[in-house]
Amino acid sequence: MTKGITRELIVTAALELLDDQGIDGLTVRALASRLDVRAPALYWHVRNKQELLDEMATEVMRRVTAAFAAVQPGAGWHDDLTAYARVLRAEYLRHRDGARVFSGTRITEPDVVRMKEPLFERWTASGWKPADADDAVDVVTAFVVGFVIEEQERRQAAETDPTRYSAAQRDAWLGEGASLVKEAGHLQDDGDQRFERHLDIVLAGLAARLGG
Amino acid sequence: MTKGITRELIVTAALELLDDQGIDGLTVRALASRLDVRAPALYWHVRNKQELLDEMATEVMRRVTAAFAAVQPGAGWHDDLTAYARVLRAEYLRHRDGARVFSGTRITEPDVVRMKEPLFERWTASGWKPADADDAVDVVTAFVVGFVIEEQERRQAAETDPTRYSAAQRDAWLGEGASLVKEAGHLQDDGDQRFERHLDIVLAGLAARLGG
DNA sequence: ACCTGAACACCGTTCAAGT
DNA sequence: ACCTGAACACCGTTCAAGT
Repeated sequence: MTKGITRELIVTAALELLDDQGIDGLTVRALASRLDVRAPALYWHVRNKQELLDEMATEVMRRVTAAFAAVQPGAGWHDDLTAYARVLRAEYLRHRDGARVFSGTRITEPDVVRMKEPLFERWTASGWKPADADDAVDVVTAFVVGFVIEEQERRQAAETDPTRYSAAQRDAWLGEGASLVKEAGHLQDDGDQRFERHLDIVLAGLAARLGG
Repeated sequence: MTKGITRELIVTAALELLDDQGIDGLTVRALASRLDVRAPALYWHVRNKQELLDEMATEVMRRVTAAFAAVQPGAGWHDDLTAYARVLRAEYLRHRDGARVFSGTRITEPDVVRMKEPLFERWTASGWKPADADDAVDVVTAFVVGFVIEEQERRQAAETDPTRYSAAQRDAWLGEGASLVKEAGHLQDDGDQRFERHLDIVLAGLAARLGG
């Protein structure tokens, strides 16, 4: 009962391995070793490494769905999309290079796509067309993906090369002039505040164009 | 004179190889073969493969800068950011997996960052603070990155598996119910129209929050 | 200064063979 | 049904040696 590996165990272990070792350390052999089997054993459960990556992405999206479902239903599309954006970012941030690795990968689970239905129902009831609802979700998703890719890259670069993102170092690197760019760089904040501010801009655009 | 390889020749050939063979085909040996040398020769010009990828990303961003500089200066931030978004998307689309491969990679060229200065000068002259200008560029960049990642993934999936994105196939895959999700899927357009519509939403948000 | 040949440690994947 | 041992073709990278 407790022995033998399953698809789910493999995917879970793969996500842990990604977080521990990074994308380059996510090798079939290392994953097998973590599961106490030899590499070829994995091929009984998974067609190839690409399928494993797809499964990992689907699992992450399942967690997004679950985390989102656990949130109180909001008063309208604005609340709903705010919660969705925060949950999506949080799940991406949970994994090393999460946004880059898991964005745009095909969802192998219909339920993850079907979760949009209750949202669409509520939003269309309050005046949006289905096409509007679709645009709204996709614009917010695109923004979150792009934001977190940049965010994780910056965070990672700060670890490997701490001087890189120090204000003084950046100014020197930029050379003479570019005073406004430097000033903006000094003011630039990181993390949640910045995310909320940028998300607010995107949602304001949805309100302006689709009504709300 | 005509013999011997240079950093620039390597980067150019690497971009071509990426487009021809995809990211998995972009190997040091294949690249060397394309340049008529053996693999170790590249290590005289480039520290390692990661540095090559950084150089490729920088080159793409240089082309974004150049293409953007060739555009007529707009009447204000709205025109400027529209042109920037279109140019960024166009350069990403030019390369296989361009958005995924080149987004979030560190820019090794100060000039590419310094190009923001004239924009910031004009925008602050019309009322934005430097921090606003920075937010605006970053929100638009995040949106474009996320949009094109999804766009290229969809395009690629459509090539390998044409049934995947057909309406009927998708409906069957989704199963019973989810009628609004299906309806939205049927209406969903691709490409430029969709990009312009979504970009318009983001810019409307900037206008609403930062003034315009 | 610039490039090659040979080698190293390591990949993803296949497959006959084991239980 | 599920896993292993051995093997294959291929990686990125190093380095002594060539010119």
